[in-house]
Amino acid sequence: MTPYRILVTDDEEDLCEILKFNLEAEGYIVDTAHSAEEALTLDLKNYNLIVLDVMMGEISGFKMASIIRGNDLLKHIPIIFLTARDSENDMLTGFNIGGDDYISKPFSIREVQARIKALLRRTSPNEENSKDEILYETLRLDLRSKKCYIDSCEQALTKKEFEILHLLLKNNNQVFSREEILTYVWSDEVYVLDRTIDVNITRLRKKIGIYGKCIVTRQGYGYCFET
Amino acid sequence: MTPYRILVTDDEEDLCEILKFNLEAEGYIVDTAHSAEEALTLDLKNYNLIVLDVMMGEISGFKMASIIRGNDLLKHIPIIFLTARDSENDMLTGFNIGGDDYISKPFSIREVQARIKALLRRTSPNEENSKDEILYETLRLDLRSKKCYIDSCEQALTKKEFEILHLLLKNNNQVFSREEILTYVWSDEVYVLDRTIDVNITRLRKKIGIYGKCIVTRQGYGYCFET
DNA sequence: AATTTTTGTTACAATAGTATGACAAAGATA
DNA sequence: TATCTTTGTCATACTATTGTAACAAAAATT
Repeated sequence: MTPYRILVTDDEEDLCEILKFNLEAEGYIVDTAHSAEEALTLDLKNYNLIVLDVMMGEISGFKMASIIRGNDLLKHIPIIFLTARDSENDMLTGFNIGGDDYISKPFSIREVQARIKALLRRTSPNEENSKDEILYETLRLDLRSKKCYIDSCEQALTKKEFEILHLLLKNNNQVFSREEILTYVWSDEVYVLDRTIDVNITRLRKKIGIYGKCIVTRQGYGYCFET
Repeated sequence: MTPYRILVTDDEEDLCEILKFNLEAEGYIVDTAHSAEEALTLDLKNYNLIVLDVMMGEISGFKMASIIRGNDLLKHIPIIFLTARDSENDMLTGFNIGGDDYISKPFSIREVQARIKALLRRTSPNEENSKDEILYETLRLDLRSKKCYIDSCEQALTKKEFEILHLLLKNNNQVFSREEILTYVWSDEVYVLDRTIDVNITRLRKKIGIYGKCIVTRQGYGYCFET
């Protein structure tokens, strides 16, 4: 079982360290950022949960949450707000933006731990991600073995091909730009031309036979798996 | 869309009524029970969320939560604890049993509403969240697939056409100057004549049939989608 | 009504976007 | 190391989309 990754974003460095220490003791992998700007340079899609201080430098925690909720690849990530102010309006704002929990300072570390655990129990592997396969007609993606089957016959896909298909199929009928596909399928450090995606799409289409037609090109937009 | 059903279990009848009243105002269907024993006579699997007072008669809220979590048919139902005691140990117990949230009395109704909403958003994902579309009579723009439908029939639009229509429809009855349309639809670096918009408007009007008439020219101002 | 301004339409050209084969580089495996 | 697989890049052909010019039509102005 791969451990949960948590991002803690707070301008108080001491607080970040305390949280990091205590959460790592629980078995999580914890990264910290001291401003929203810094956090946004990270590969947010890697995190299972994001802790956000409400009051931070230029970009507030609320603003950052809006950015996350506005991004299709990130919108599902649970967010917990931390705040020094104990105002009801603030709290309601936090929930309205799409926050999952809201904790006022000073808080007990144990409370934060408990709330994080409860939220992860809800959001991560248990229910939603426990889907270990994606089905569309006779096309089946086994997410555990990373294999693709058509009519129960395995169609060998390479890693990139599998991940592109996974992204498109999981969000069928949604158009993904080349840039989005790049951020999802390729790691951050690697820079490849977006034409590379065309080539991979071509290869993928060939391998999945009749379902190749389902991956449609939306000129000017990108690609989409249409059902 | 079938509404969410919530069960409120608390031995204070007044409190139950206040919660029932305010939650029903939000569109939920709310049942109340005044003891765990009473709650257990109900068909719990019908509820999308259960609110439990910790301190109640014979069977405590914690005990009842354990029963729910121990039943395969019920274990997925989100639970929010209410408590008069503001003790950290109690709270940790609540989360450990498998509670999803824990609210200390006295609480604000708005906070309870917000937390219930946030939890339901997580646990009972409705289609509404993923449905990004703009509707006007039988004209429908699907923003995820970037497709335009009239009477459920797709009308193929090019990217520019789609984006112009999107802008106008989203802000219907507002006039947009050619310059405004240019800044919204065209990227910054590109410089095109504003007559280009006329041409695109023409093409768009043709493609969207009867709705073509809704895109009206406001001479001297620009274009507007009138409803 | 005549003139000027603004907008609509068409046809065509220019451009941007895409598919694909071939090859090379990088990585994995034996 | 040798071999095979995966992946990225390039070159090229091809296509859809888009921009522009030219002119017609409509609206506004005189």
